[in-house]
Amino acid sequence: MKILDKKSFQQDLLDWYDKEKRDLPWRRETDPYRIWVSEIMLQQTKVDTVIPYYNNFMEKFPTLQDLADADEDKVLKAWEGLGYYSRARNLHTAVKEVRDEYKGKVPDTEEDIKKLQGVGPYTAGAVLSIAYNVPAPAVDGNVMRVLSRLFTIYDDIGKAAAKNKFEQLIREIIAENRASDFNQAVMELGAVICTPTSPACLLCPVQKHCSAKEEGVQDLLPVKAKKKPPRTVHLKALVLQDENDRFLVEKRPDTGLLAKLWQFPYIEAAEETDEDIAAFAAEFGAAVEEEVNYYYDVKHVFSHLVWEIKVYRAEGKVDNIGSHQRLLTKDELKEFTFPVSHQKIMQSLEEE
DNA sequence: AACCCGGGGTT
DNA sequence: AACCCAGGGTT
Repeated sequence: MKILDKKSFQQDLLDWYDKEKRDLPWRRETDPYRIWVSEIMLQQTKVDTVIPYYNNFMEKFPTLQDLADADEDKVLKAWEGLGYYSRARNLHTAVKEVRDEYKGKVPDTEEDIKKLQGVGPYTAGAVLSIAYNVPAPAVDGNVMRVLSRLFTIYDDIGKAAAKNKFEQLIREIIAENRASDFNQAVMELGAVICTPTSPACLLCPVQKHCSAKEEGVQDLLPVKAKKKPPRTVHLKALVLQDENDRFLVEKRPDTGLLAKLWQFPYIEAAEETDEDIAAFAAEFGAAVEEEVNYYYDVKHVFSHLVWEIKVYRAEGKVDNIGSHQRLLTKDELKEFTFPVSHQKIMQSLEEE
């Protein structure tokens, strides 16, 4: 392995970052709350996807106080389509904690900030370094990829032990007085140069420091165990329209998949027959039983799950709905938060 | 340590 | 179709 010339590496990396860094909305901010929101949104999510959500979120919740005081449903609505909705619920919980227990000031110590809901090792380090210039490691997938190549580390980056090793490495090589820029520079490098496939080594500002490039093994790193393929679940969803052109929807449970989001009612059933969905529709009102018609299919791929949804339409009088269910007009549907899979179902209503 | 939890982009 | 993810919580 190459021995890293730390000072030279830091200078090459930071010089490149100073010159080439992308102009991103949260890089124009110093408010720790805003840095925090951006880091939560950026978990498992690309910059280009996050930007419009971030801008909209800041318009709706400009300060920590605004977010803390907001209704959870409004927060979820601002997160609609971004995925991993526990991020939004945890952020909301944590922001209220900061309002009530820290006088509205985002904690600036590792000990306190890690206590906040949804703030793990990565986000703690990211907020501390970027907002407060604290030399704490912020190790995400990008950083692990860059370091695994820089030092030819063949550990499986999916393992917890590997992450600890990378955090320790960052503590050794971080530019103490420029922690914010250093951490962002490593992530930026991973995002635009040291990419997962076909890294742009010829454009890399720290190529001369890189062990993987010297040995020609950059395409073999990082090492990562393959994930299991997602399992498929067959659903039949019911778009039930009452005599006042309102649609039956329901709120999902408080925990688990897509918690607290709204959806069209569905049953889990793979059979080709329509009897089960007709019986399901009949539960909501005697008048709808004979009008259940197969409409079309929606397929939605999650990271760990595939939904194959057969969508059925029915009309009639709806007089037996539960407390978690509502009848909403087309306009009212827009105010509620739906997972993308059910937005696809809703979209078809516009194409009539 | 293994599993759960979304969604979109790239190749 | 297979691959990639700017992670954290729960069990």
